Formats: sequence, structure tokens, C-alpha cells
Amino acid sequence: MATIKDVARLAGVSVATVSRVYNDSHLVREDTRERVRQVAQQLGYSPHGAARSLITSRTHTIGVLLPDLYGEFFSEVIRGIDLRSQQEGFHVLVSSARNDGRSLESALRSMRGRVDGLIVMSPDMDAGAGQRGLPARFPVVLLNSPPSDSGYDSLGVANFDGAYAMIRHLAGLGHRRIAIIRGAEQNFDAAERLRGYRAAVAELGLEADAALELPGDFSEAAGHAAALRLLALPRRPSAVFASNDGMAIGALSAVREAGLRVPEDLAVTGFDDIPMARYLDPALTSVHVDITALGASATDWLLATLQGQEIPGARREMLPTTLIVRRSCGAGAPGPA
Amino acid sequence: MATIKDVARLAGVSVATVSRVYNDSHLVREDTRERVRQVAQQLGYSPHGAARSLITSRTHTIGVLLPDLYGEFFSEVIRGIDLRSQQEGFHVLVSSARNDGRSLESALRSMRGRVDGLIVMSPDMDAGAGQRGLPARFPVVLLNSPPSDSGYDSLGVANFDGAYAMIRHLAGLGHRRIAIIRGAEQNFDAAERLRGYRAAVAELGLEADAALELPGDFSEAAGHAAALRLLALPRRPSAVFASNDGMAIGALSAVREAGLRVPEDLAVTGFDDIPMARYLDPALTSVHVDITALGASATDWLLATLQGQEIPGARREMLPTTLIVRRSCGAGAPGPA
DNA sequence: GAGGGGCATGTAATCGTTTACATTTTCGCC
DNA sequence: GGCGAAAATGTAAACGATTACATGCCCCTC
Repeated sequence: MATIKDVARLAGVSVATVSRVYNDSHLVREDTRERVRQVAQQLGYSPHGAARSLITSRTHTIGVLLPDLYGEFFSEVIRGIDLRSQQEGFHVLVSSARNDGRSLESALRSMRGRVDGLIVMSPDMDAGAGQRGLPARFPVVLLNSPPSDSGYDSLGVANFDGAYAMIRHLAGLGHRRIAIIRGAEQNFDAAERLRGYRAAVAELGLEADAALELPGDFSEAAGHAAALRLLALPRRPSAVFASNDGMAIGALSAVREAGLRVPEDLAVTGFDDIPMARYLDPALTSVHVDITALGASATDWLLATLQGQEIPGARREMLPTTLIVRRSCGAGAPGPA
Repeated sequence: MATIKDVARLAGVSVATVSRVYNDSHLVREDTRERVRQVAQQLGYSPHGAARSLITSRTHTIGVLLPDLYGEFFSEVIRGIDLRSQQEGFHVLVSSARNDGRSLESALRSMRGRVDGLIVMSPDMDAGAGQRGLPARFPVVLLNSPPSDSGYDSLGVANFDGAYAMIRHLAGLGHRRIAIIRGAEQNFDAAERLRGYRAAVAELGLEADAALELPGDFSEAAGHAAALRLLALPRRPSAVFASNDGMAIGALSAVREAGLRVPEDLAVTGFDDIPMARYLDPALTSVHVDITALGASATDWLLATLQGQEIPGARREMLPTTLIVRRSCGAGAPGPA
């Protein structure tokens, strides 16, 4: 691989000049610049990233730490991050790590000197676990994390509001006995959705019953299992709110297998509004979350911090959600929409 | 941030010794090693990646270049790559780039000195476009790419076989007039699936009819539109093979809206077997592809090349697929499986 | 024609490591 | 106790860039 020296020699200039050409300093005469570019082209030269970042102490890379890389959600987040990063000429270094302190910490260490800042998704309820080992005063944006006094920027989804709105909608359709399929234990998003559910149940005077709160883990299988349990209940609910669309899909198939109809026998709704929700049968009523925007915003925040435009740690924001009404809840949505 | 010098000074040793501790050379006395570790811990020191890779000329990072980061497919590939990379202590730098030579080339340039090797997904039929600008003799594994004499390792999916098997299965169920919803223009996977379809149609003596080959682009919407066109045909086919599951889902919803039944009025099948396929109504018959394995294998190949265990460029392999029969094709699958 | 102000370019220190080579320490053995 | 080999440590030169500072040059002005 050609280095800056090779280019300099062949172009008959000093390395400083070559460097200037690549950092487009205006201090290079046009013909010199042209000659250098030519030689570089011919040699297939391009600046060595590591060398560059060693001296400038900027890597032009942001690190993304996710608990897992599975599923629609993560691919959307990454997409949002990549989109914005690329616009600003930044690279994206991804890594998944179970958020126990240890593997997270080692992931962090090994990113030292490779990234300018981090986007960390640590949805674990135990705030400390996800954040210990983060170097102090390092630019970090937390995603979907419980509130903490960590002093990091934090961005998430208005889970509480979204869940509340969904339950209110169902109540508006006349449902009084509404079940919830909960998300993963210890998951902050799941906890917030549950809180929204409970608040709505209480405030709207719906039937409160511990038997209506079923455990789940965000998987289709869990939704399937939970729905079966619901259907077996002595007093069956008329509607069920699954904490994400994956579980709602599992629930739909369970109801179908039981020979019952959605929404007539049981209304089913979800959360996330994944692209496929509208194509299900019946089309799934869900809470829309713009995940790509979440990733993009996180990136914006991080880049702003990197460029010193923002004081880090000052912000905590929840992206608003929108209720998408389709047929699965029994509302009069005119066909799949 | 503490550097190796700080650690050395505070531990009363030379930088070389500290370095040795971190590269676990056996040439350090146990008590010295312990002292160094202690000081490092206390200072929060960890080696600076850029500096390290500058001198060793190894980054312990593999670059992943994808045409887009959208959807299930990519998230699975990345997951496979990340899984294996992490096991081997490698990082993953992802980037999406439309595979026109230009943006690809710039993506490549900016990765120079940041990655040890590349996994490039360039499904574009124009082989050159996706591969121009790749530095010669750089470790590269191509994903889902058309054959070329580029001299790079190439890994893909047995699209032809998968499609052929699907059509044969449908023919076995008695279908004689089978349509296909094609994938994106210029996409190699799509082309192979089409080729498999045509080969099966010809060899099995099914009805060949240009009107049965509908354009598509892998999106749900395209599947929806194509199905509507099929239903409007004077002589309607009895089955349709969508080139991916997303389009199959769109087709399912279109048939439903038309007030017809799957599979009785029209059998529908897909390709990819995304996790949700089994939860659709009716459960979708599809060609299973282990995408995570694809990513993992690509990573294995690349790492093997990096460690000099393999001569690069020698291999081209197509991962086998398996036919998953469910209800949407009309076969007697006992309920959703 | 001397002086001076820009502009274009060159020189060399620097970033934080690794590692070949040089040097010191340790230790077994006679 | 002295010798020498082996083990432990230190010294300093890389790696490939950026950039403060020095220098040279051209041209203008008086």
C-alpha cells in the first residue's frame, strides 16, 4: 500500500503538501494540487485511517452498542444511525453485548481509540449495569434506558403514552376487560408499557385483574403461549394488548388456531407498528414508533456533542408515538390501511 | 486518557514492559505483571486502538458493505457476522452504499487503514460495478454476487435450486399454471430465482406464459400490486411463487381483499422463510435460507484468509436451502407448523 | 533596489503503540 | 564466589499521518 511519502516523492513535493491536498487546505497551488491528485490516483493511495486518527485524535467513527442484533427493531435503529452518520462522513462500528457489566465493559475497552463517541442501548432496568465502565466524560447517548443520574444524554420512546393511548382507544370501543402481554422482564420499555396500561386501566375505571397481566419476552412464541392462556381463562377478556407486534402476531395465530375470530371474539393490538403489521389478517392495530428516527436523532445528538455544539448530559427526550388503528381492534377501519 | 507512558511511569517500569503485559508475553515476572495491571486499572488505561493498528498494521476489524440496511435480511446477515467476529475478537464496521461504483469506491477508500478485510454484498448483476475500486490483493468475501473473474471468494444462496424445488413442489400438488412475482431488476438473487422457476416450468412441462412473470422489487407493496394483476388475468393461475416473503405477504393481503381464499383460489408461496412466515394466515410455504449462517460463513472465510490459512479467491459456494411446506400452498400441512 | 507582506512549500516534532536489540538481573553450578 | 545462560527489563526506531514553525519566493511599493 502506498503511503503519503510515496506520493510526495513521486509528485516531487513534501509530505506536508500532500497532506494539505487531502485536508483541502487552500494553501496549495492549483497545479500542485492537481499533480498530487494525479500521482495519488495512479498509486491508488488513500490516507491511512489509523495514522490519521492517532495524530488528530478523532476517528470519525461512532460506536454502537446493542444488547442484541436480532430483529426488525435493531436493523431499523442501525439504519437510522448509518444514514445520518454517512451524511456527516462518520463510520459506524457496531457491537452487540449482553448488557451485563462485564461483556459491556470489555466491548467498551476494545473500542477505546476507535470511536469518537458511543450510542448505547441499555434497556435493562438496572441502570448501573449498562453504564458502568463507560469512560467518564466520554460522549455517550443512551437509547431506551431507564432514567439515571449518569449524566448522559438519553433518548427513548414515549412508551407510557403509547400504551395509555392504546388502552384508551380500546376502552373507547367499549372494552372493559383488557389483558396485556408483557414484554421481557427487566426491560425498561416493557416496564413503561405496562405502567401505561395500568395507569389507563385505573384512570378509566376498567377491570383490574392480575390474571390479565401475562408474562412475555417479545417473541412470537411468547405471544402465542400467552394468548392460549388468555383463551383458557374462566372469564375471558374481550381485548388483549401485546407489548410488541411480534407477540401480537403470535397471539393472532393462537386465536385462529383456537377457531376463534379477531376482533369479534378477541381484539388484538400491538406496539411498534412493524412494516408488516398492515399486511396481517386482520391488519394489526398498533402504536407506531419511528425507529429509524430514533437512531437518527441519537446520531444527531452525538455528533452535535462531538462538535461541541451541545453540552452533553443535559437532555432526556421521549419520541412521541402515534396510534395506528386497523382492523384487529375491531374499530371501523375501512379495510386494511 | 491515560497512555502507556503514564502507566509505565506510575508502575516504575518501561513502556515495553507494560506493552508486554497487554500482549501477554510470558517474558514478564508475575509480580511485575500484577503491579502493571493494578496501575492500569487505577488509571482506567486501555490500549489505544489506532496506535496499535498503526504499528501492527492489523485493525482487528472487518468491514461490511451492504447495499442497504433495510429489513430482516440485513439484520440477520449482520447478526451472523457480529456473532462470529466477536468470538474471534474482531470488530465490525458497517456501511451501506448504493453499489454504483462511486459511492462504493468512496466507502472503500474511507475504510482504508480501518479494516483488515471486507465482506461486500453486491447483488447487482453488473459485477464490475460492485467490485471496481476494491484494492487489489485485499481480503474480500463477496456475498450474493454474480459469478465474476474478480478473484474474490464468493458466498451465496442456492437460489436456483430453491426456486426449482418450490415449483416442483407446486407441480406435485397438481398446479400446471404457476405465476412468479419477480425480484428487483438487476438483482442477482432475483435473476437466479427466476431462472430456477423457468427451468422447472420447462422441464416439468408446465404452462409457460410471459403473462405469468410479473415484475416486482421485493417490497410488500409490489407483491400486493402483482397479485391484483394476476387476479385480473383472463386465465388466472392457480398458484403464485413470490420471489421473497415480503412480496408473498403483500400478495396474501391482496387475495384476501379481493374476497378470495388462499390456497383454494390461489396458492401463494415465498422465499426466505422469515420468522414471521409461520404466523401468517395461512402460514406461508417458503424456501428456508439460513441468513445468519450466511453471515457467519462469510466471516469464517474472511478470518481464515486473514490468518493466512486459506488461499483467497479459490472458493465459490452456494448455501443450500430447504423447502418449508405450510398451508399457503395447499399441501396438507397439519395446521401451522 | 531594498524592504516587506503574502503565499506556497518544506522540516521536523508528535500522536500511542510494538518490537528488535541492548542491557541488566537472576540463578544454578562448579 | 565467579561464570554463563536464561530470564526480565529497558532503549529507541519504527508505523503514517498532521501541523506549528521556518523558509523561500514573488511581487509590489517607495
